[in-house]
Amino acid sequence: MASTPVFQSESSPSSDFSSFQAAVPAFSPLYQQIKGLILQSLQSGEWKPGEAIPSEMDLAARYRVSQGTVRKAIDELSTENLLTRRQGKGTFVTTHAEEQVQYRFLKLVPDGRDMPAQESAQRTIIDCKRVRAGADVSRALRLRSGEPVLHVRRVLSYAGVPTILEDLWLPGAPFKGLTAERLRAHRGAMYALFETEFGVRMVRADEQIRAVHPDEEQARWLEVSGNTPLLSVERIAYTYHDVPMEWRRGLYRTDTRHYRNTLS
Amino acid sequence: MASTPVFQSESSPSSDFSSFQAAVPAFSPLYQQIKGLILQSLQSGEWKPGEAIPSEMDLAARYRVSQGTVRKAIDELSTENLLTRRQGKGTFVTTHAEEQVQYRFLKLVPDGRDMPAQESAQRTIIDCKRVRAGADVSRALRLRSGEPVLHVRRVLSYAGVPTILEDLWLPGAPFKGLTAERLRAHRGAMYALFETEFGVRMVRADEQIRAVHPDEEQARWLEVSGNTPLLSVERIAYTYHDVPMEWRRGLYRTDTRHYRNTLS
DNA sequence: CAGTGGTCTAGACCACACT
DNA sequence: GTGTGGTCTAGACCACTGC
Repeated sequence: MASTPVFQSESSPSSDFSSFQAAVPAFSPLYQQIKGLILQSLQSGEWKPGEAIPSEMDLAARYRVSQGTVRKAIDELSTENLLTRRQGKGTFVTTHAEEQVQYRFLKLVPDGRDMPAQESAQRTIIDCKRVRAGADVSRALRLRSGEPVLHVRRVLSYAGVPTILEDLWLPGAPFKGLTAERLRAHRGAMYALFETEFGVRMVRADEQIRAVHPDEEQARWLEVSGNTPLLSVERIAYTYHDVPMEWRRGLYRTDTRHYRNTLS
Repeated sequence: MASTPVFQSESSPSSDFSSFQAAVPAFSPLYQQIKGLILQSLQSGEWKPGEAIPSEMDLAARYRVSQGTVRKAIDELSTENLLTRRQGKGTFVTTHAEEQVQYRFLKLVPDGRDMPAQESAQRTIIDCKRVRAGADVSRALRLRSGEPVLHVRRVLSYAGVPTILEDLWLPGAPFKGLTAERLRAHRGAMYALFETEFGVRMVRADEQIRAVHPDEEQARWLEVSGNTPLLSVERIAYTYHDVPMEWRRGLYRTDTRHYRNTLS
């Protein structure tokens, strides 16, 4: 029972130069602090993906705040998809396994229907080898150039049609021991394997999308001509605290599918 | 002072066949009802884009609920970008005019820098004419095939480089009187003009993205070869209550820019 | 200074899931 | 029934804005 003291900011001594200071908030609501403490417990693995966290009342007692304050903290973590509330059951750590959609971050959907049962993809691991980080990889993963990374290449096919060719790079240290065999043996999403086998939870990702032509080898894997326009989807996936843990480049065929996005 | 009665669901009489009934919620929280009432006032134009709505206390009195309930309703409308809260000032109807980013729904950003000051685009209205809705347009806008719609074509250029070619279709009735001249005369985002001149607020949009080659005419406007891969971005923009009010197809050059998206 | 949204509390009650 | 999250209330106080 970690009785964690929570600090409420006292009156902040303001200097005569206050108008010159950077616009530093210098005020953190209680629920934000609670949110930070919950985040710590998530990161430390005290509560694991798929598990329930303590009830709101328990957390309120633990942090010595009211239930409403805990609630607001959980609310934000819930809208950020770090936690999942289930009425009557509890609040759970969001996981990439046991998910309704098999690939939470994959936005390529079949043309026509709106959001149907996604037919499952056949996965083919082409390669998984240790390499040294090049310029772009090291920049994306915030490593030094030349540090060891894992490079995975795979193809996703739908109904026998190769549709997605993905190259992905992972920092070597957290993913020590990852091999093509383990990737092939695993059923389910790759991010689920990262969670269970390596304790790495992908929490957020940024994507950059362009239209490109494939090179010769890419064209072979996707069984298209070198003149076929394809989506290039570059993704940096982050774990807690915005630490990048994967750099990925996908080539998507969009002859029978499209990348779907909602703006608001 | 519209004293609006708010209904709290009484005990719902359950039938012996309840297990066979569709999973109808049959329970609407108070704050959801308040949210609906606020939405009505927004739609009816009682509060116009950019204006402040009544304070939380005033709304609480008007709807005869507590401030906290109004707050929760506004919270949701705020996360949906229909309202914008400004501490100390009030809650305002979100508008496409007077916005920090000139184009709220445009996700094409320059390569390299992360989120810099977006240099402004030069807009060239190519055409604006009345046509009859074809199959795809009528489906997207939920009109009957052959109904009159407006077709606008324009080019956006950055630093003199034509980068985006857009075709957009608008339902004829709400946009009666829209001409190329009015489009050309207007400074600022097109959606801002739609708000001020036609009372149509775009609230949400869905996009479908593919990689394509341009046809000859498109290639000329974008000053690229017919063999250049381009992003095709089809968008349906909705006003209140998910009513579609625009169908748009953009062709994006992605040689120095990319479509950016965040997943979570 | 008054008025606004933002935070925090405490307590009551409701809807849902499991047992 | 018990325990969970979900709703609703009432009141206090804090932070920000503008007069």
